[in-house]
Amino acid sequence: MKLEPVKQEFVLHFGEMGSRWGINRTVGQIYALLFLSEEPLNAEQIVEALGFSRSNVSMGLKELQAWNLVRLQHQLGDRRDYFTTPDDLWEIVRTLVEERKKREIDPTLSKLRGLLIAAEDGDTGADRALGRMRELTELLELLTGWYEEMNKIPTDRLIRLLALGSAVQKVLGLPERMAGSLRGRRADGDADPSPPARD
Amino acid sequence: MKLEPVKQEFVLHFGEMGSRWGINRTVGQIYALLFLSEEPLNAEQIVEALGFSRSNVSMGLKELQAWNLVRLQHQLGDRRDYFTTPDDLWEIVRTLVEERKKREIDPTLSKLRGLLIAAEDGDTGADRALGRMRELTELLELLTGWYEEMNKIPTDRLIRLLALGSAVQKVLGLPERMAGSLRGRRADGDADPSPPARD
DNA sequence: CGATCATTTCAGTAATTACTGAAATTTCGC
DNA sequence: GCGAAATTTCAGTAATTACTGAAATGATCG
Repeated sequence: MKLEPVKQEFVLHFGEMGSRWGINRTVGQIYALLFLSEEPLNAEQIVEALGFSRSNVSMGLKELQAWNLVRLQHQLGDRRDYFTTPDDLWEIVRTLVEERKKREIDPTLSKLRGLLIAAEDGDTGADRALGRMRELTELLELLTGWYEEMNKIPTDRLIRLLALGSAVQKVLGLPERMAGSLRGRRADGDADPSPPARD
Repeated sequence: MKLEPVKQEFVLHFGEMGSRWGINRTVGQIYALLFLSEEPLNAEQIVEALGFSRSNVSMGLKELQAWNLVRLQHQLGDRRDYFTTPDDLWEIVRTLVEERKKREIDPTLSKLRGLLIAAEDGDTGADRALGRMRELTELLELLTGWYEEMNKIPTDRLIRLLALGSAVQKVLGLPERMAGSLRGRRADGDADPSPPARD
């Protein structure tokens, strides 16, 4: 790997973190390299920079494409594939969150819904396990509904909202149950998300 | 595994999902079992229910404890360790987020800060790689700062905020730059999180 | 303290996942 | 269509991670 030391450390760090992020070393390093790169890179350049086999790079790029984390483009008069990451970091964050949700939450939510429907014959809720599964489903629905709503907000507004932090609720004076009038449609129908919740 | 079919499916699902969540099958199944269980379970009971070796269960429980996802308690006149998950699902979510942040974000943020300090000798920001690293650092700081703020909000309020979804910004009329007066202290000092952001 | 029960450690092995090189496939100019 | 360049596939192997059983350690009671 013949990179400037700072770049190199960054790339290696992303490689090591890869496993915690649910990707592998190769993929992490490739992504980091593309992220820092001045201009788009082709597979051969990645091989040179990182020292992986050509086929490994190919697989890594495929995985990054499956994650939507990488853009494919072409240069005039050159038929090789060149890859970049989006310039806009917020776009990257959105993609990351979306894809992780898709892989880590959605399947569980489907499974839970399926199980609950299957189990809901003559069940009055006495059983703890079913109760917990119902609770979990509601919680996941609330969170994914919230996520979908937030995801509609354009980036500049989102940034300002984030910068507000917890001041949001102070400003809104949220202590009183002001729900009714505001509570927009939730993404997904049934179950009321707000539990008894006595103040 | 001698569990009711619904429980069993839930447990198996958590096992399979384990790898996507950065834990392994054993740990996922143990957690799911405890999550559904009427009363606390000891290691032997887990072995019986799931069919793993005693030592594997021991390791799994240790990992769950490292994640703070499991509580240890004792019964009178019984010296074995019994384990539960918290009754409050929101507590679980908070733990999960906290621990993932600790493992997946914090190390990268430290690394980035270190690299930037090391690199910032006579650098005027012309270099793309450093610029991107700076951008990424700011973004992570904004996100973690926001997270720390949100984490202070008590659960009942948090639930109401989540139910509001994107209505929050409509209510606040956020389009105008209203920052100054509201922007509470950020958790972490230096770097101003709001980038140029021209409308 | 010594016996018993509970938990942990750890070296060995099994299972999974990552990586490679060679061969196959695709792409595209001629 | 043919050949050269680029990419992908895949079977084999390397590396990593998960799991087990046996032995060691720790805890509690008499």
